[in-house]
Amino acid sequence: MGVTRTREIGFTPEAVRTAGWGRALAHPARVAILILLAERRTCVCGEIVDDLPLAQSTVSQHLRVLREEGLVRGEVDGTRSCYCIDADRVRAMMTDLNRLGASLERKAACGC
Amino acid sequence: MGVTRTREIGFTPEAVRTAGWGRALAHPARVAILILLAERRTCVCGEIVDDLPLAQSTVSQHLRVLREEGLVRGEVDGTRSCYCIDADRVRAMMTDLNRLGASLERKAACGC
DNA sequence: TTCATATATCGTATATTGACGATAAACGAT
DNA sequence: ATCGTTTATCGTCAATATACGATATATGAA
Repeated sequence: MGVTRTREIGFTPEAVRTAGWGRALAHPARVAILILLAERRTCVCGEIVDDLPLAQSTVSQHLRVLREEGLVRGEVDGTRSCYCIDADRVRAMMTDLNRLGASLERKAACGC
Repeated sequence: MGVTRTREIGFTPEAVRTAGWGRALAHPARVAILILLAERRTCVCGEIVDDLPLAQSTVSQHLRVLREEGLVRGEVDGTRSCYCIDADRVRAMMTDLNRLGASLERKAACGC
């Protein structure tokens, strides 16, 4: 974004990792996709497109972000693609986020 | 973003709200700021700038995003600004995120 | 009042994101 | 082999995000 790529340098690995989870969740479409994948239990593929107010290529882009951040795995199944939530990564995400939340809540007392 | 502003239309309020939390956490600098504010207990002001590899104006921008998403409150205190973590909003965030995580983990079984 | 300090905002440049249509690639069916 | 279907990727455009320096504003100190 800016002149130099400071986005990942000078920060702790925890902050960078947490920011990755944040990035994954930072768009309503991606949250909706995760919920949809979870609710259908089975790996819906193009059905996601039908449920979202977005073009197929846009949904594919959002799926790619979710894949990059590890929350979702995709497998080819014939002409279709089968997307699943990666439960391990979801747990890892919740561990990181809860750790952050806990330390923020614990010490949030403010004197001003 | 695209031609039309579909970012917040056609999605559930929960998805939009969760995406807001995601946006707040989507940059390592903002995560670092939150941790810093929590660890110092007191409201550090420009000290944040000294602890981050970013210019003062950039830190100010990140603080604004955190304010917009409600995680942080700022008060003027003389020439300084006093930023505090809003514990209530942090709790609200964690409630939303944990609700999401729970439903994802609970139903993450995948047949493919 | 004048000066120094602290911070928010402005202006600007660049990178990334998000959106779409079009196309490519892979597969199943005919 | 050809056609239709599904999905990923490409090309492109607009909007947003990120970064910085410069500047405006407000306050406290001298």
